[in-house]
Amino acid sequence: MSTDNSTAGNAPKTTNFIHQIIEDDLNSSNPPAKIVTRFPPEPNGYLHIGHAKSICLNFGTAEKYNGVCNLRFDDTNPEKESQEYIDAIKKDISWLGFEWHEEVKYTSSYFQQLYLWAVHLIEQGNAYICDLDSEQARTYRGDFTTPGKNSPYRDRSVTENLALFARMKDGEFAEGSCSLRAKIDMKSSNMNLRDPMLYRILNVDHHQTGDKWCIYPIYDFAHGQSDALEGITHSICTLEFEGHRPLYEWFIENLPVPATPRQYEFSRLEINYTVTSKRKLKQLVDEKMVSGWDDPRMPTISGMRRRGFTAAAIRRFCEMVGVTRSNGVVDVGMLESAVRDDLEQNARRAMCVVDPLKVTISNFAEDNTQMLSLAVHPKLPMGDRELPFSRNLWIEKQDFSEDTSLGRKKFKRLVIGDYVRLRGAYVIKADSVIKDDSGEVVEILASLVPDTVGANPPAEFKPRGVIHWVSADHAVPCELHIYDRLFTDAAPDKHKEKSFLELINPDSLRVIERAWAEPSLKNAQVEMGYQFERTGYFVADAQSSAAKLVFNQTLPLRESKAK
RNA sequence: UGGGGUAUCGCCAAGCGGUAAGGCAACGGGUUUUGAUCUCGUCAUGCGGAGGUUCGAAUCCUCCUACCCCAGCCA
Repeated sequence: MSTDNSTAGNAPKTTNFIHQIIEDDLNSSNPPAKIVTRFPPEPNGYLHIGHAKSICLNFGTAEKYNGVCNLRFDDTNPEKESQEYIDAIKKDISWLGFEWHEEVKYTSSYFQQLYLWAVHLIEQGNAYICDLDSEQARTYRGDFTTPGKNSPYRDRSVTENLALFARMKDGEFAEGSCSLRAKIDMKSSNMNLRDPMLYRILNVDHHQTGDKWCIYPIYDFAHGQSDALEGITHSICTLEFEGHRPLYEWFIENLPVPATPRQYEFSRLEINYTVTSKRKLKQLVDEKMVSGWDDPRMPTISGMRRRGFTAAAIRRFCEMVGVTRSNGVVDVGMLESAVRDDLEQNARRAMCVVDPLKVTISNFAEDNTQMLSLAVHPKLPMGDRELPFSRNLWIEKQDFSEDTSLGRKKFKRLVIGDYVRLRGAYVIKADSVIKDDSGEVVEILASLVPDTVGANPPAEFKPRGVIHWVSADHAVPCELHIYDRLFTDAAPDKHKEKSFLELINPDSLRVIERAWAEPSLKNAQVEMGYQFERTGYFVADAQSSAAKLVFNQTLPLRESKAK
């Protein structure tokens, strides 16, 4: 065993204010027996990079403190949810490398208990059936500066409320005709406490419970109690729920729940040049601006996976950005850096010529093929790959210039009369060019310097640089998808006058129909990442096959000026 | 506008009264059969602003300012 890749190590080494709280709890006089967290997605869309941060925080925290983390689908709004999303979310979490505790949980499996607790609230005089419609309710609610007014239905008797709630549950009322509300304080400065709604009527089937219910609990009434039922110790959510915390606690205090979870908030992840909002991502999909939720340009986990980002890189990125309560926008370059860092260390190497220019090696026999052996990885013991060398080669058009005045440091590639190293093969010299009628160079006639495979030539033949190549007689054709950021604007969804849809980068996808890959690339498996040397990181697309190779560019190689 | 939050380098972020970590980016040098990687170095007399307490303040107090969240029968 040699020192090899070390992207492993799942438990985060980082710390943050949530960890500090947990450590304080653990060191308190009444420490929790076990830390229990949960990741609670609503199955109404695919997971994105922002969710990845939450997943890493929740699962990572549980792991760090030898606790467990539940996966619970917060499925209280059947109108927008579906099984497709549930399946995709489970796959993404597993792919990221996390395992949820026990079986998958669903808020919908607590509907009966939640219903009983609603009855309990009514019995205690803490909830009532309100016949105000949504518009009227809004008027009664008041606004930031105006206190709300009590609903005219606020003082119905317990008996009447109980009867009404039962009939509500039995489907006797039309959608929107009435709702169950908590009786708290219509004058509270916290709008969430102005008699918030607990249950609404929704005459739709639920993906998990079918037609069993026609009343569904609202988030506030479901979330905290579900946490309590699962024995969650630390319920970690994003900042916009901060104002809901008093309500979260009100339910925990006023209901005979089996545990007392606490809610903590952190700021959500934002990245420039993209959007991280399920609603907006869904819009991109619905309006066909991208090929789907897993389009490689999407900041979704499935999109990034198809793009060639690795789970380790995404996890590393989440560690890099940290967890705080201050809003910020992370530079997408940080994500890219994490991806390059992982791929540099772990991706197999190969050569692929994107924009081919023919090179004929005049002093190499037409019928000869020389097999060369190249390391799959320059530093890791990942074995070798066989590479055929012949008289007819493809090199990159960009790697040749007719301008012989270019300095050797300025242009480390091929020019007439000078030498260049063909990566893993010979040093060659460009002797002359052949042009077509329009004056464009269509072929280079070159000669190789003997005995320079794996050996440096005498000083007078010192190559200007190293370029990649493939044998035209053996190369396999492939299609390349070159991606650029989806938006031209750093903050596409922050414009008052303009929709983010108008700021889509028209060049975010460039298709190169025919590039030439070295033969070993025929074995590329879906999701297998490569570094095409001197070009970038690529991954075999989900639709790639031996019959038609398709690679997605994950990211180009970093480039230091002068090129 | 009432309430709740947040302000430390271009970006993210440590710091928890003892004299500003780290990462990303950027900029210089070295190595290199990938202009990649690697490596060495530079990068906040300053912590939103103004006062104050203290021997000493990014950290405590006061007053400002900016930005974010809340007025869904969404989560």
